[in-house]
Parts: sequence; C-alpha cells; structure tokens
Amino acid sequence: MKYIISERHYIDVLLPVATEGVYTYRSEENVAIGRRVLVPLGKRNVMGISLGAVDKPDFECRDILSAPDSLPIFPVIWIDFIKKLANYYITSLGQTFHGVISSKVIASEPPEDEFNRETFPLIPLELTEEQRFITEKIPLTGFSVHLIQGITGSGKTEIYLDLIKKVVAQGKQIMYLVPEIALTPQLIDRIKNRLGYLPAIYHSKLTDNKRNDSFWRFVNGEQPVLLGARSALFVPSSKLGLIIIDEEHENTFKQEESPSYHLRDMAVLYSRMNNIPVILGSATPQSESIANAKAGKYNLHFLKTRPGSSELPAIELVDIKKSSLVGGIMTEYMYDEVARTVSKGNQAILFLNRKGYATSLFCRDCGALQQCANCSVALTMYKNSGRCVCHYCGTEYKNLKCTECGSEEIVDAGFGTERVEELIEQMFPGKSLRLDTDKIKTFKQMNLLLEDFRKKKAQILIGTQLIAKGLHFPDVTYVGILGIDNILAIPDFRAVEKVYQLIMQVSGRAGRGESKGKVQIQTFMPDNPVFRYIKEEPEKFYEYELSRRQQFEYPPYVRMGRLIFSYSKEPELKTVTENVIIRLKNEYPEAVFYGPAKAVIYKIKNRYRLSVIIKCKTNKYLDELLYQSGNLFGKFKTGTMTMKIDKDPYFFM
DNA sequence: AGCACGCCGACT
DNA sequence: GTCGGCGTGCTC
Repeated sequence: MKYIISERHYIDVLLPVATEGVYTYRSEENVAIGRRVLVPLGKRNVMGISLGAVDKPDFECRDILSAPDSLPIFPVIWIDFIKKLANYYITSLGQTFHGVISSKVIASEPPEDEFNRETFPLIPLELTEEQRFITEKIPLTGFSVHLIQGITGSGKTEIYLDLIKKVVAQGKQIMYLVPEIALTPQLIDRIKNRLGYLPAIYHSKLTDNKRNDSFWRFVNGEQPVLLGARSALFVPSSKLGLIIIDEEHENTFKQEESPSYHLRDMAVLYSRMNNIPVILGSATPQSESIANAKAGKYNLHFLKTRPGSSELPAIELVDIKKSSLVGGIMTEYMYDEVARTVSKGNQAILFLNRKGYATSLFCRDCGALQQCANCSVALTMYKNSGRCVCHYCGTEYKNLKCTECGSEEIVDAGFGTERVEELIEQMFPGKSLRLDTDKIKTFKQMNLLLEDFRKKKAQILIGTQLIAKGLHFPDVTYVGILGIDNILAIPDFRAVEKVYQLIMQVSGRAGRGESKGKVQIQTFMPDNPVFRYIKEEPEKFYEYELSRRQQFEYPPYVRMGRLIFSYSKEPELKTVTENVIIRLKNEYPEAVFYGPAKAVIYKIKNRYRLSVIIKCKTNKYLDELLYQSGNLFGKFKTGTMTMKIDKDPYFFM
C-alpha cells in the first residue's frame, strides 16, 4: 500500500446552467458521485453535484469551494436518470438539470432541527371488493406498470392509499404525483385520515422555505410520502418504493419548457431503473397508455362501479342548429334543464372552456380581427373590468380602438364564462357563482367559493376546466357543456381525445348523490363520432381513437417531433429555418416533414415562430434527425434566434 | 442561466 | 460627455 500525500483530485461537476453543464474542478480530496459541491463559475458561485473523479484535464481548473454534505444527496441512479432524460429529449445535461430541479432548492441548507411529526386520528375505510381485487394484483416489489382505468368516483384514491400504507410499512418512500395542486386540499385530508399524518408537499408554487423543507425531509427519509406536481419526481431518494401518478392523461404532465419531458413516461423509466412498481390512474387515460396496455407494457385494471348507490349520468346531445338560442349562446333545451334543476332545489354546473366575456373582437368599420400588438393572438374582452387582454403575453388594452383603422366601433363574437354568467344572472338573479382563473386568483378564494357552492349558497356553478376535476357535490344533478366545438377546431391530433376526456370528467360531477344526474352537450356537430361514443358506448372510444390514429399515422403508431424556430426578424428566421430543413430532408429521406409553416400563433412577444412537425417510423431515426437539427441550427443561426426541440409534442399552437 | 463587455441612442 | 438599451460571448 502506497500513500500519496496531497494528491490532487479532479472532479466533474454537473451545474444547472443552460450549456453542456459539466465542468471540471480541482479538489484536495475525492468527492463521491452525488455529493453537492459549491464551485466558482465566472463571477458567481454555483451549487452543483459531483459526477466523480476524472483524469487531470489539459486546461486549468478552479478549486471546489466546499462540499456541504458528508454523504451524497443524489443517488447514482438519479444521475443516470437525468442523463437518460437529457438523451431522450435531445437536451444538454446542464439545461436538463436546470429544467428539472430548482437551483434554489439545490443550494438550500438542510434543516437542522429534528422533524416533529404531527399525528392525527386514523379514519379507516374498508375497500370495496373491486378495489381490493386490484390492490391484490399489484406486486409491491420489482418493476411493473399498472394503469387503473376507473370511472369518476370509483375510488382510485383508496387503492393508492392502501398501497401507500403497505409500502410505508416496508420502510420505503412513495411519490404521489398529481397534475394540479388545486386538487390537493381534499386529497391532503384524505391522506391524513388514512395514514394519520401529513405528507410532504412539493410543487413550484410553494414558498422557498416550505419547498426546501419538503425536499430535505423526503431526502433524509423523515417523510415517507411526497405529494407533489411534476417537479416532485426529481426529489432524490435512495429508498423509493412506489410512484403513483394520478390523472395520468393530464396535459400539465408534459413540460413546455426545455427539457420538454412527459412526467408519465419519465416516471415509468425511473421506476424501471429503481426496480419498483408505478401506478397510473385515470378515468380517461391517454390513448397512448391504452395502447401500451394492449401491447402488454402496462397492466390494465378496471374500476367500473361507484361505491354506494350513485350511478353514471345520462348524456344528451343538443343540436345547436335545431334549437333557438337564449341570449344568443345557450340552447333553449339547456336553459329549460337549468330552470328545472333550480326549481327542484338541486344544483347545476355549466362548463365552458373559455374565460372572459367575448373571445374575439372585430372592427365594425373595416372588419379586422383585433389582435395583440406583440402577439398574433385574438384579444379577449373582459366586460366587468372594461379591458381587453392578450392571453399570451398579458398585455391589457383599455378603450380599444381598431388596430387597423382606428375606429371605436368594435363588435364582439364568441363567448366566455363571464358572458354566460351575465345571462344566468339575468335569468336566475343571485343564484349563480363563477369559477375561473380570471375571477379566482388563489386556492383559498377557490376553496371558499366551492364551500359556498357545497353549502348551496348558489344553485348554479359556471366555470372552466377548474371545475372538471375531482370535485364532489352530492346535489349536482345537471351538467351543461357549452362551446365544446372550439376544441375540435384546434389543429391537434389529440383534440378528439381531449373532447372525450373533458366531457367524461365534467360529466362525472353530476349525480354523485342519491338522484341520477343528467348531462347535456350543445354542439353544432352532434354527428361527430366522438359524441356518439360518449353517449352510447364510452368504453369503445379508445378502439375508435386508436384506429383513427393508426389510419392517419399519428402517435403512438409513428414517432413525432416538433421544431419551433423563433426570432424577431421575419426574413432571417425564414431563411435559416429553410436552410436547416432542406438539409434535414435530404439527410433523412424516410422522415415526413410538415412545414416549415407559420405557427398557429405566429408571433409571441414580438418574436415570429415557424413550426416544423416531423414523423418517423422509429425512435432511433427521430433521435438522429433531431440531434442533427441541433447541429445544423448551430451552424446557420444568427443573433438571438432559437430552435426548440419538442419530442413527443403535446402543444401545437 | 447569469454576468460582463461593447457598441449605439438620448438625456443632465 | 455619461447612462443604459440589449446583442454577443463565456463560464472548468
């Protein structure tokens, strides 16, 4: 054994910066992989993580300032996971690291005080036979994926909680991931009642202190359960035993910023790496997941009954073409049903996917559509506050004059929740409440409003998607769905599925109590197959949707990528984009290119956007193509032009 | 991502 | 003549 005195170590450090992100530093001691290290970078100090020792490089290295923890915080599996994620989404390691975990969290100090667990009385709940049957089929060790397709109100949560208890008993940790934190107040209570203590909560809207605390209490094992949004998947753990993803179909699980990862797909990958089970739950899974189940990659479980007496509501289609409209927006059939529900003393929900009073504005003199000056986005009018707003950049316009001819004669078209509220208020004064992100800014406000509705201070609730999710109101017997046709007009191959999911989810709000509920959908296209499936045989929808996807060559039958080029100068943007795409088309003749074309929203914040959609037969071919697009773009780009690579895209605007 | 350098317009 | 706009380039 030879002792080498004062040997220098060279350590690769992963830093959360939008570059390759791996820099080499010098250290007096070796620093194990996964330990945090504070290093100088330019003029500032940055916290990163050690990727282990490397040979002495041929450039000068600066010294590591400190390694605050004695043991690694990030397990090797975690680092491998980040590398795989970066690889899959063709994003640099530094950008990936930066994009999946807040640098504030990484740099925060672990709490010194011991964790004091507050306990609460257990309120046990017997599982139904159907629920127990599923829990018994889910192994608690080894990798497996389970998709639970359970109708709304069938008690998926009870299955999760039962499994959580079992995994906690094994001394392992659980991640419970949900799309919207708005859901959590009721969920936190349920977890508390079943486990007897509160979970750690982790999402980006928490204050720094609270989020850091949750991070460390989970990392050091004091908290066994982490309840959080997308970002919670990246809180490291060395004894992870189970991952649960509720509402797996939700769009919010796909991150818009780079790396544009999909939480479900990454959770499945991470579970495989950790050799643990992962559970996906939804009343309306994504077709991609159903296809994975059919291919044997996911185990599919059904929950077909609602505990207690409540049954699924009847669904009725109303042809707008064949009905006269009340207030120009609501069919008389829908109006009659609302009136009947109110007179019986029951409650009604009116669902509409648009905020504001008017969703498009036109000049009476020259006919121009009124758009934001910085974005090619139609302005939405809010009548109550007397302003017009761009939903993309937030610019507000007061006393709007025609952007083309200066006329003050502006007429509105298209309606949002505010307009529906105005109409309902005229017809049923004092009986309605409105819930959308325009009116309600905080969770507290939302919960107060929902509490008022639950206490029947109002009989009609008007709202956007916010009301579609997980809410339980026993006295709601009627749900009216307006403006659903708007979604089918979006150029997105998932639009049909989205309509199906939204209607099924919103319908689930009706008839949760004693009496059977009724759902009405008003549409210009009652013959569209999606409505027929919803009404007559919802369980066969996926067969239809998957055959449609196969026929028109959409995912999961092809691999899709999207490139978005953006720049403030239109001609340069066009030239560079075309240069890149011409070469790509040449080098990858088997890929199918759509574009370059102006993005649906051509201009955002004064930057023009060109979009190219690419379909390939295999992931490998797509990967090579996308990787090469980065090289080519690097060669041709000028100024602050950007190219975003979006693999498995979900947003087509 | 930060942070600094550097080159142009408009203000005391 | 300086303040500051952001375009450009670099960080072991």
